[in-house]
Amino acid sequence: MREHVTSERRRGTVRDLRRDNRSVLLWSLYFDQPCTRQELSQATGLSPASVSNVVRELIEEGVVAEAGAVDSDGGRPRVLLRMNRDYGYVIGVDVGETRVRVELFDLAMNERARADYPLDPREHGVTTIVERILEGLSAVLADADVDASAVLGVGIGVPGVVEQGDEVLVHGQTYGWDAVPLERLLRSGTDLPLHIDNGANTMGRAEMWFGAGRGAQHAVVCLIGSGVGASIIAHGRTHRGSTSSAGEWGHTTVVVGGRGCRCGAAGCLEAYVGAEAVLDRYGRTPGQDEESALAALLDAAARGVDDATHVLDETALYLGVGLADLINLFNPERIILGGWAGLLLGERLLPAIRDAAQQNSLKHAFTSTSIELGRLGPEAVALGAATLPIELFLNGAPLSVADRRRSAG
Amino acid sequence: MREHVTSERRRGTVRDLRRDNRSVLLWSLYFDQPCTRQELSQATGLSPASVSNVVRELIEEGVVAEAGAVDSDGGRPRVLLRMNRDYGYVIGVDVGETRVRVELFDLAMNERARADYPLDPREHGVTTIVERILEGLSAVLADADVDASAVLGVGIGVPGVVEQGDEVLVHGQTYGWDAVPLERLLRSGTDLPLHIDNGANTMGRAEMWFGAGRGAQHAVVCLIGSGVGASIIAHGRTHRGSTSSAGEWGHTTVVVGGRGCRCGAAGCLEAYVGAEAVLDRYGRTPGQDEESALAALLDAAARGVDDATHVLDETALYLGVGLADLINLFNPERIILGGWAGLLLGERLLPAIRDAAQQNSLKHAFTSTSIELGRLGPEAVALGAATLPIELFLNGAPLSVADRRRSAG
DNA sequence: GGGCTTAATTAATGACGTGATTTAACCTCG
DNA sequence: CGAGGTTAAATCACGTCATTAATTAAGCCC
Repeated sequence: MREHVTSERRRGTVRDLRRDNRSVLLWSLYFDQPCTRQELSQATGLSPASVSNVVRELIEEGVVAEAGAVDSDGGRPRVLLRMNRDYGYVIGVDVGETRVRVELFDLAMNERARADYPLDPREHGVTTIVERILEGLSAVLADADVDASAVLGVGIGVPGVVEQGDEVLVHGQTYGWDAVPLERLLRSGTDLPLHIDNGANTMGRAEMWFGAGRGAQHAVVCLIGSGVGASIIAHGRTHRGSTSSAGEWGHTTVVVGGRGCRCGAAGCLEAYVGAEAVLDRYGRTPGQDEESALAALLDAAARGVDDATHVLDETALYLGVGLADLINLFNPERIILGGWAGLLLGERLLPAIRDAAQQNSLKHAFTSTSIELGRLGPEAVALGAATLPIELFLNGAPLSVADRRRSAG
Repeated sequence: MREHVTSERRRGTVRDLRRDNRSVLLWSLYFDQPCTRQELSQATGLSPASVSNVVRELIEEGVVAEAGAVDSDGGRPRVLLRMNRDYGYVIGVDVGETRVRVELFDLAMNERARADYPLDPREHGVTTIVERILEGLSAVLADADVDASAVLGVGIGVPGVVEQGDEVLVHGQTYGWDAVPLERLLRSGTDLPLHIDNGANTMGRAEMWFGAGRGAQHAVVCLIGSGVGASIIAHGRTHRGSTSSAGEWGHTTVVVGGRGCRCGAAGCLEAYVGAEAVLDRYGRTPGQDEESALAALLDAAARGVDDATHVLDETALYLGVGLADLINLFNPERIILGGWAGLLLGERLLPAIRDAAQQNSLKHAFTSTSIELGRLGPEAVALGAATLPIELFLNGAPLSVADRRRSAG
């Protein structure tokens, strides 16, 4: 049943129509730069006249700029259009388990400045994190010599469930955060528009916008690190569910009554294919540097060590089963395997994983799914977070307070 | 990334705007009859003037009718509006494993005629089914004395994956159908608009529109019969995935290397909680009347027979695990348990199932999910199928060929 | 440099939603 | 029973928008 509520609905006036048209035009241009008015007309279905009008407006605003022309063979040459990279900036924040990273991008997602703050593993207190983020915001703005009023927004990827609502709450299992009002806490130190989301989701966004997910409408981005998560994209949009906690693929059960998981349940996928679990099954004690330990395991298997091979074979099986579940339930056109451990494992095990997925999924759905590795690496959490304000901007969100100040001045 | 393609997009003209507004108004009215213009104005966010205009149009077309007025205490009384039930009719078809049922409804979903055709289990040939359906269409039209030109469309629920596309193809594992062009075959015998979908999905639609799912935006309708399926509803719309085969919950793996499933894989949920599997685990040979066999099992457990209790306890566990997976992945606000076996089992096991689901899902997501029994019974497949043309109608789809003929005459 | 070709803009038109205004419908109270 | 009051709904005037058709711009070619 279609939502026939007014809440999320943009009212049906002729002005909203314009905003929508402007928006589809911007989206089209953003992902297909540079391009001509004609191409935009074709891509959006708008008449050339309307494209002209909207583009003129956008140029006047400084959002779009002309950029040369294509050669013609006997006619007025088409003028190329592109986004004005410096119309505004966005900031992406990656709150990870070992560091806080703040990056400033222009509209074309070129990195303009970066600030890193390593975190003492024992020091995941909310205040510390908030301080680091605020510090990072000032730092990147100063570094790139960008005024705060030119920032469209700040996207923040955090580990844990992010409950969107009147007040954004973060439930971070890893940090022991319980209903932390992160937005409100940050609000004391900045006026910038804030967008907070799960790090797995922002990572997924990055792959969808710029990585292995480009062009897909239905996809699942699987993230395997120490733990396991996923970002589900349906109809091109992140599926968040009713309380924004969808995508907890890692705690899907693959063996009823199986290995214990840190979530308290048994037989979770994470208890088999998360890096911590893989190493545990290999007999390694936790707490070390998981990244090199996993590399060592892969190395051992490459050298033919039986134990290692066995663990990896099993890992491929469980992972394949987990992917098969996604295929059966969602019928995505693409599955992207990412996260530092996912990339490491996938590089070696992808064929075996694909096999296992095929064995455990229905033919029709499997055939129409491709399983690929992510292209961006785990660095992309901040990049993906920064796409949050970009999305709002392309959708024609009203300018931020800071922006209004600027356009008034 | 948002779809910025023109294909699915309704062009951005001012006329499309009107169609959209008309559509939200119709949806609002359809699910809240009777109601006044003022209420519609509030519900849709449209100005009273626009509501007046659109409603006048709808009344002129005969889609909507005035129906009395509410009492007033000193002012012009508000006029009540309702859909004109007899503006048009829809037909729902349930192609089941044991029968073909064809039902004709008016716009308010009152049944006006019905035709049943039992199927010889050995006779699931495509031609037979097509014949029965076509026969049924004529029969219900004759019975209800309705002219074909007044039929908005026919929805057909079939068991198996339905691949939407230029040519609708049905892959029916149960029937041994492989890429059957059902629509084309039916086309030889009727001009009515046809909408073919998986029976689980149509059943799910029925629950969402008129049953336990009313009002929910994110839900999963689980169907347990001999086999197991599900219909996933995200943002109020059935999630079909990239090739329309989403929702195959039954072949999700709950035990790697577990019981063999008829799909060829091992450890599928269906191999534990489908009626056939439950009976098998209870030591009953297949092929009998599963419905009474399952009832007998429940009866035995009620009398305290250990074997029976044990099988049911296990069933609740596996089912709960299966539901927990859905909760973790989708974070739905509601899960609805249906299908003949689901209802039978659920009636007795719901508390145990809820328990198991809680044990195996993350707290945040579980807390915001309610697990309920379906309200409509397995009879609702045809009803749900009939909502397919209703949806198109409410969305303002152009009139069918037959309708155009009518409105021209 | 005239004629041709194609791109982009402008003008004319029609449709729409909205707020303001008017008409309609009903009540209450004298 | 009719005037005044009250609320609903229809109508009007206006501004906005996208579209088509016509016009202008900007380059090619011989």
